[in-house]
Amino acid sequence: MSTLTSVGPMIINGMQQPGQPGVPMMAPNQIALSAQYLAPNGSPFSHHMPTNNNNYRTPQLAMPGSSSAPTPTTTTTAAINRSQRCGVCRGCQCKPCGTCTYCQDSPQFGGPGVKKQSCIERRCLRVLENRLQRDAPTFKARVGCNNCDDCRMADCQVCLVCLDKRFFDNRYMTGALCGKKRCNNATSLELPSQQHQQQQQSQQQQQQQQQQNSDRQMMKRSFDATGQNGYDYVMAKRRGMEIPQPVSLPPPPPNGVQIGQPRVMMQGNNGVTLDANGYAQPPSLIRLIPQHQQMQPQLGPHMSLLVPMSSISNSEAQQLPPQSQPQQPPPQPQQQQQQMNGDNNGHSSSNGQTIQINGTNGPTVVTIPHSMGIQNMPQPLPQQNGIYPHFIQNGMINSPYDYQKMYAYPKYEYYDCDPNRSPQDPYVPPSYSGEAKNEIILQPL
DNA sequence: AGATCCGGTATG
DNA sequence: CATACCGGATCT
Repeated sequence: MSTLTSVGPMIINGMQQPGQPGVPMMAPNQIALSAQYLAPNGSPFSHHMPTNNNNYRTPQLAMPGSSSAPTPTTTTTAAINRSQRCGVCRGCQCKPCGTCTYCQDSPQFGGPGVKKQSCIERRCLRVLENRLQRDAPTFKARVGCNNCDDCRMADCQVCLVCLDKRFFDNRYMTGALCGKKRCNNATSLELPSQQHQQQQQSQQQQQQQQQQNSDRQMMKRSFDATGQNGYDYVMAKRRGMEIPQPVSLPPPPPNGVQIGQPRVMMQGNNGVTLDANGYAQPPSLIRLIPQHQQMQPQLGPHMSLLVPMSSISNSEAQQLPPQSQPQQPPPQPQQQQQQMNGDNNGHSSSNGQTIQINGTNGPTVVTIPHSMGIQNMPQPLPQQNGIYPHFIQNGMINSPYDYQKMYAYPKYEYYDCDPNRSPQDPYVPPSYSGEAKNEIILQPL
């Protein structure tokens, strides 16, 4: 168990290297690693903030439970505790700064590779959360008197307590005093045990799941019955608003879209896109790759590209063939190249992609089969509204970083039912606090 | 095999 | 206690 007076054991400062007395090992601007999460704007590193317009591949994207998460081969404590990078927070999306101690140490920048730590810009918030979950129950939390100079000081914004407060709504260290404050009248604070916390979390997750399932069923029922956007219906009901009147809409898309099938999407009347099962998709995730940007086909089997309905003109839509059979089996890898070269079970077009649209005035049904040649993701694809194009693979929305072996969040877990989500929002798992949602930017002090 | 880097531990 | 070091997991 690591000490909890700092975020972790990885601190950088001016400590000298053993055996090299008098030789400063650190640049003067190097900071406590934990400070990266909370530094003010305008730092010399801020220009590295996630442009995402780089070719740096985010390594170690697999999460426990994801299909690509390998099983540890040993049962060491380190192996059990080791967290995986989420791949979606802005730390993960940063490229290495090249200037911090760890970058300088890294072979990537010609270093010896002895420190073996990630760039201070690239710290993952999921890792932080894991650390909080693991370490908070043993943290020697204190409650300040709120009356002394120490207590009146601003929080350090660096310690674990402050990080918890900032990014996780004080979830793991509720009531704890900033770890840097030395209040003499502080009293110890009993944090919930890990077991208790896990129980609470489990309960919360269960409740959330039940709520989501209920909402989805309601959305689905609403849509099936009235044709109106079930998402609107649920949100309005939840907020005690007047239920919108049913509007005349084309029939809902077919049910039974299976994993690996082309996805069927619908545009709702509030801009929220529903799939055939009534699940909401934020419109910002949907993006068309212009034909001129499409290069070599790279989509693997069972992969589809999300495109914006708004980018498809009526004339384009009318030229497209009618809706395909949603039960069409996914292409085998060896069939894929042929399909990418133009044929798609008779639904070929001159550019080899097939898009089906059901109606152009109301909700639009669009199917993007695997054969649509994304044709090599441009290097990288340009952002649109701050969002990178994502892919669907095996029922998951996938990061654009690695579209062959992609890191993926379950689609519904992270993209459902967030009416306040702006297209500019980064992809932030919902466990992160709303306040921090737009601030998950790692900046040095 | 090499790169990345988490988390435990040694060290001053 | 702060921090440097490094085993080893997990990627390409």
